[in-house]
Amino acid sequence: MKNAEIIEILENIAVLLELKSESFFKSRAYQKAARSIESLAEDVDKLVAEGRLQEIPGVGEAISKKLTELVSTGRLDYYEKLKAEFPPGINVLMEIPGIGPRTALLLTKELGISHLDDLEKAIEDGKVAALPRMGEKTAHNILRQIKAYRKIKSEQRVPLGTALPIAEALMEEMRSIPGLKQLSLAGSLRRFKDTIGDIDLVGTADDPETALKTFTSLPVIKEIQEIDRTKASVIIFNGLQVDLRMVENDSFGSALQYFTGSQQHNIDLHTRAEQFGLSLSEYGIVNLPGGEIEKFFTEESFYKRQGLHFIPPEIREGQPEISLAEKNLLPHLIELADIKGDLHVHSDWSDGAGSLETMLGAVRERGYQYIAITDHSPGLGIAGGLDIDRLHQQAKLIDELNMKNPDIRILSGIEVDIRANGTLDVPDEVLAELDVVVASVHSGLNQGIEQMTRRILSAIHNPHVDILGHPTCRLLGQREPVDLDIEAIFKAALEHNTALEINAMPSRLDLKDTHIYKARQTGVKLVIATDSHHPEHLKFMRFGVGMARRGWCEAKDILNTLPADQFLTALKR
DNA sequence: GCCGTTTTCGGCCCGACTGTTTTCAGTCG
Repeated sequence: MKNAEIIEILENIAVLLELKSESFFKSRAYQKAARSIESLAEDVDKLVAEGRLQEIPGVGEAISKKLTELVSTGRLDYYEKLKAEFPPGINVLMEIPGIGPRTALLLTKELGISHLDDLEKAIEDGKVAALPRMGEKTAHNILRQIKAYRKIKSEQRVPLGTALPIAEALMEEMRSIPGLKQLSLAGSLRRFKDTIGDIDLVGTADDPETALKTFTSLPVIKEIQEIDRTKASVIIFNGLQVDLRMVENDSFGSALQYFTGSQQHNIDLHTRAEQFGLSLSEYGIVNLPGGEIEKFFTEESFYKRQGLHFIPPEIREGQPEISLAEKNLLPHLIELADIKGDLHVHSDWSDGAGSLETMLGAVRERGYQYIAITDHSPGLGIAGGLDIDRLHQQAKLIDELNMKNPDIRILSGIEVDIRANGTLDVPDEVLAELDVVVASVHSGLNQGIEQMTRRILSAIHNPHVDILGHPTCRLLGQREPVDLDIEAIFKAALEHNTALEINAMPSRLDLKDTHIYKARQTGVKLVIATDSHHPEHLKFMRFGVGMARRGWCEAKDILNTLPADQFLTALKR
């Protein structure tokens, strides 16, 4: 059984326990176990076989017994019985923001609702507003959230951060296919789009047909949708579709270019080529009207034949990349190796999983020169937000660690909460003592565009706020970005020398690519930061760098490519 | 349900916000 399936069941149990009004801590224990498994490098299957389940933090006697049953029999009696106590569909209701266990129970018990369609109708009929402690506004908000939820679900796209590691693991497995020569990611995943529809792969092999057959028999493949001599479409364990195309080895470059896209980039490329009498295809270039096909093993040579410098996949989106490649004026895009420090990192002082020392060790492994510890402010109670005393204690410890670790500069910081009225929940004089202040919105996300913009502007105006964290608060596949006048934010950020964050957490990727592009054009300062809550999260930096590349950023556009001293000078203070 | 060289039982759980209410329940992070 895959870890992902186990995590889902543990999460479902947590929800059902909430519905049951069981001890809050019991539900939380299941959630905790799920989180632990999520950041596990090994398969739970393996840990069961080796009797090492209780080595997982948050997995004790009871959960370990349940996991053993689940893994060895494929079902869990406790879970099945729990599910049977509630109307089916109630967990779907709870996926709507604003509907928690109480409301879900109320809706099912009073109105017999177990489906979003029923709920929508009941709201339109005024039945929901008439329930105790509900009302017009609540009903209207739920309706709005249902529509947003439907929109997100209908897109059926998978976040980059989920798809890329899966694709990489799959490619690793594919290395064992006999006779396989070249293999590369293609499509939107290679272009680092924030969400992707499927995984596209392009390869070459001595015997493509046999290679395709071997591919479709890999254990991760659940279903074969289509297979012929040159390509296979399959569904893998988690429902994602993977398309593998086999091409002639000599044509690998043009094929990779063709299947990487984007569609608009290819249209622009083909249109331009026609003007020179060239006809492009995945097989190569036909120099009209001779009819002879030229083949290209690398993308570089394919572009070069057209008089173009190499165009990185991340910016093949039908912007002016082709005309700039012609004049050799493309930006030298930022690379992961340019990053010198991470600026948004939580520790176990608030809701992070690692101590300051642990996080420091993880940062050292990445070769960074500095790290800013930015734990939550008191407003985020559940996240263990730091009050002023604790913040001072932490700053003292940071001083000590800096003395002991001259190779890495630890910056004292905070992720201060921007309250609904735009004020910050830490006084200015305390913020002034810190090296780095990240300000972010965490609540009241349903405010209208004017209120939300005003709220964020007032944080940007604050002389102590260096960075605006996850500016639009979107959660990929879960929550739409807040309503925001982004142009006004860029303008104010520029005027007040406040940097905007490119949050690299795979569930966020916020700012998004088009915003980054625009921000860079405006001259707004940017940083890339991981929002790490675990030492493992530091590696998410590459997703943020990918977004920055999609936004045409060079190293000089990103503040945390600077060495520590220069970085601090570039900040507001 | 988990965890612990202060505890094997009693901790873990907090504050902001919204919408419904004239004092608070439900939700969220």
